[in-house]
Amino acid sequence: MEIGAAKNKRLRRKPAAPPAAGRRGPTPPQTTLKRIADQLKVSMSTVSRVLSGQARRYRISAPTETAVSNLARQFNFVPNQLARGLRLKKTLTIGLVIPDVSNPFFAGIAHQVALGARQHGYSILLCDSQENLELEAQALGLLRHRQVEGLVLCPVGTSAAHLVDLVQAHLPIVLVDRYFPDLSLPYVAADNLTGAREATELLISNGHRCIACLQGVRGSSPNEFRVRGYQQALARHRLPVDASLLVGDSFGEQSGYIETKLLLRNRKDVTALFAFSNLLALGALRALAEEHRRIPDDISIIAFDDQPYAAYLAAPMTTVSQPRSEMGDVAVKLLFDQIQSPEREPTGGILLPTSLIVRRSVKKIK
Amino acid sequence: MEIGAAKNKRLRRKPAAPPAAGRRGPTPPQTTLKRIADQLKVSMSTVSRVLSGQARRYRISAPTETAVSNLARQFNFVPNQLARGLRLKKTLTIGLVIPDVSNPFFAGIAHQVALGARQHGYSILLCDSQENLELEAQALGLLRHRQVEGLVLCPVGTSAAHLVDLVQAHLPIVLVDRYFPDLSLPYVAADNLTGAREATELLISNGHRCIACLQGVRGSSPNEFRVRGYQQALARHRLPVDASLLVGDSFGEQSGYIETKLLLRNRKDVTALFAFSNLLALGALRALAEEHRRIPDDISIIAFDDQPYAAYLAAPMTTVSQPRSEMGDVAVKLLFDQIQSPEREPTGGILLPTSLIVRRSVKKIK
DNA sequence: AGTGTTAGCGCCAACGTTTGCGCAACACAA
DNA sequence: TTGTGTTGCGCAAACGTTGGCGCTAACACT
Repeated sequence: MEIGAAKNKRLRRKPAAPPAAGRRGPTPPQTTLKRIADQLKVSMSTVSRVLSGQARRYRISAPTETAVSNLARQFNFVPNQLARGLRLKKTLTIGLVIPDVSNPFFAGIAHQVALGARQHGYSILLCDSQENLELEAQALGLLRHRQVEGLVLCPVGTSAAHLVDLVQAHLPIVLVDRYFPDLSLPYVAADNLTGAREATELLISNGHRCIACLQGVRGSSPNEFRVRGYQQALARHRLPVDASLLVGDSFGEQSGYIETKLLLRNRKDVTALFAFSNLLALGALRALAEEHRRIPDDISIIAFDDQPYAAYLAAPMTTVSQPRSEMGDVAVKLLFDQIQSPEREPTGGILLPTSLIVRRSVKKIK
Repeated sequence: MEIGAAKNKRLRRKPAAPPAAGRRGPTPPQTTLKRIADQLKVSMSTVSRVLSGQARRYRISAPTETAVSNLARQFNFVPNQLARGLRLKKTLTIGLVIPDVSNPFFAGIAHQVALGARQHGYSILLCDSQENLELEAQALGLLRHRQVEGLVLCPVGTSAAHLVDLVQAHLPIVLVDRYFPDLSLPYVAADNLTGAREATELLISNGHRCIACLQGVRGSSPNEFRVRGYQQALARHRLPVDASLLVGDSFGEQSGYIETKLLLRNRKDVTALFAFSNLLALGALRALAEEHRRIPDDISIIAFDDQPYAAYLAAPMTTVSQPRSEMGDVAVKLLFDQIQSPEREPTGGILLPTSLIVRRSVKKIK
């Protein structure tokens, strides 16, 4: 008896009318291969093959082909990529994890990654980790659930513990900007060391001896290399390295503001500021304005990461420009390299040159 | 206990070891419900129910539950969201289509949308339409294939033809920034009319009579409303409207540069510039610098869309600030409102107030 | 008439999950 | 013994696609 009931239930089928757009039904049932197939009295396979452009390969006759594609168009058929992905084990999706999309630096990278992905026919799942390690880890988990085929990650922190799962699962990954020297993951970053060294040397050659650094997050690779570059420059010129000139530990605007304020109060001997990010520079600008210090007369400044507006500032700012777009570009290349040939051992890292853009925020002193 | 025995038995037949990371196999087969179920001699249903936190509801015994969740952890089980989405007809994904992520304005919106989506447990598929209508249309198609449950769209153009399919399919949509007054789609935008009027009035009250507008793409709603605001202000003060003062037709930097150059050459009577976007302002700045015009002494300028650096420019720029984050925020709200109650007729549009930030790029004349 | 070839398509089993039913098995009261 | 609950779980059917395999005609050769 129950069996009979079940059977009936199973047999209950909809009369499958074409999705007449007349009524505003709750949800117009999706057009599927099956619906088209039934309508045309052919099999789903046939429909599938026509609609995936395989008609030729499977020798579907011209009449059938046109019939199918016409009906598909008429029904406004949209293949379900979930089903497709499930069957094919291919999602054509990559994950992009970024600390803050609204930061122009990361936005630039994101932009380029988006373009590159599209060119390869891939879509992007975007996650904003808000400079927060935990959110980043969550995002990575989420992306795995969603079967992304690859990952472009701008890690927020200094820890890579949450990455081991992923690399064990052989998920193609590319790190951008920040990376982990001890983890042999492919990465692309700016040549922070050279960039910072050149910037510092510019300062030194302009007579500056007491140069403060507005750091970003300590332990992160960009920060460490920039510090090292700074120190190398000092060393080359036999200048002492004063650890107390290395202040701050976030790339954010707040930090730039506060640390500059502090510096202005406590270290009257500082003649130049080296801001390790555009946000830090912005904070410094704010502090400087508040304290009525003029650039470059009262204090010189160089910032990492160029900005469009840098040239039109009250004191056009000398900056270390990073090739954002190229970074995004290379990241995509490295990623698809891995995706397309998974057997090959992933490449090492790539360092892209920075360029020092000299404007007028550095004063020659002495 | 029985479970343990079963396990042993099972293991003797098929030594399916946990995904030992010892070897670098071609692709470690994904851990699935089935694998766990087989190993434990229970059914997939049970595993599914435990792993989706439904153990209680289905009265799974405590031993079974812990056994399942332990093994899942051990195997590093990751549920396949494609399969899940297919079954549940729920992808927990929304699409975000943006003309250019690297534009700070859109980046700000994207950022906020990303946050909002995450809070609702949704992921974002990001598409960059590159200010190109065709790419935008492609992106929309793609997102449909991928069964997104909703769409946040910053349309590039003035045409909405490619949207009709989507609204017919009852796909929840929110338009941001640019919208189509004749299409009754929910949108959120800045109150461009008022913003532009206020800006223009500031100019007028400072004695300016010949004010040129650097327009964005004509026919787009922000542009049209800004023009209208500009004209309203002129009208209120009984000033003539000179159509030849409305130049350009792109929001890009190039356009700002070129049109400013032209203006400088052909219209010596212009005393003030009203740039309809930050990029346009940037272009104007470049042109002005090249021509050695000083702001505000030689020419005044106001720009739509505030920038962090605006305050520190050679001439701190007076701007019409748009509440980017709030726009993103509201967009998400409107979208999830639709997603969560599909029966309700979508809301109309929401206009967010702009604020005029007066700095020093406007000179009092006469 | 018998055999081979080819064109044109259908069958069916996946892919990994979820869930409505329903079935044993046991407990306990009557 | 029968009846009535409860506990704990399994069956199997979806969800929409795809592709290997194989089937049936029809036609072409001997």
